[in-house]
Amino acid sequence: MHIGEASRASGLPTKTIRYYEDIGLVRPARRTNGYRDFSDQDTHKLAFLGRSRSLGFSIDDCRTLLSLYEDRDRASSDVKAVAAEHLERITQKIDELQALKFTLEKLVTRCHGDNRPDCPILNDLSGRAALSA
Amino acid sequence: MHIGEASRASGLPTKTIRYYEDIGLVRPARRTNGYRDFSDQDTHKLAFLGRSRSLGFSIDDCRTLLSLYEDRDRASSDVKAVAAEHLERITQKIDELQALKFTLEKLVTRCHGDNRPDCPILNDLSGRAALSA
DNA sequence: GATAACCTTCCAGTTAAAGGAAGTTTTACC
DNA sequence: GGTAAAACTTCCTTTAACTGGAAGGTTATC
Repeated sequence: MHIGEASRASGLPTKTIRYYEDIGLVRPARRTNGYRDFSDQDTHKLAFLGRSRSLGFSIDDCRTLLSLYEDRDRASSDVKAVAAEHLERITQKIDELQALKFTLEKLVTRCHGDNRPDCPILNDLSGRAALSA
Repeated sequence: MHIGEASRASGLPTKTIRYYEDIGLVRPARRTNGYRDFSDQDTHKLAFLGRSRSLGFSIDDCRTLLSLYEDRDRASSDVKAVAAEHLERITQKIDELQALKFTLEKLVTRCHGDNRPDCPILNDLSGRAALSA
């Protein structure tokens, strides 16, 4: 099938599909006119990539997952390791963001937000006041 | 002062400081030999930028905050608006990541992670199984 | 034969810097 | 005065994962 059809089947933009071919994630056949010709397996792979990416796996992770997916003999522990590592990164990111959120909430709450120019947020950013108070 | 000194005073790498000059966030004076010459106000501004960035404000946010910071007459509500918007983005990001975490945790838990090739994670990514179960 | 829809490649831009090359200036030391 | 090291300069490239657009070829329809 053409790239447009593969796009509809996989849910990925054509731009993204071409990019994935560029970096070697898929290798669709070519017709004599130069058009890409996607098999069902190709679009299946694209959908796999789409789902993996939407779960936040990096392209590098996706490459690994895809090769594991295509290796009928791999141990499930290999896959689990990739996912567990990703999970840890996510957990860490959440922790960071929550700390940020806590700090910002404090600042925003303390700012009266009216027409007066005095602002605790800027005071804090400028280093003139400690946040701890 | 020289860029090295400004770097130590502000906590930003010299590369970052030059970059910030490039994009117009600071405009240090120049000596006759071409070296940048930072005033205390410049380094103060750099430190302001460092703190803002470390709170996750984008460069564009920083540009706004900096101009608000330098405008002695601005209303604190203007600043609060920028911070509140940022806070909302952070909250949203946290929500997204927590949803991801939930999904991934489910997958990882369900994968037995041994030497057998069958793996619920890949099954899910391939679209062959619903996660809901 | 014209037009639209689809396809192709290639180049530039996005974020926020970091890394490195090549060359100049200043500083330190003998 | 010589020289070596440190600090400075500009410019170019790379990162992640695409997205947008230009310029042009192909196919289907009217």
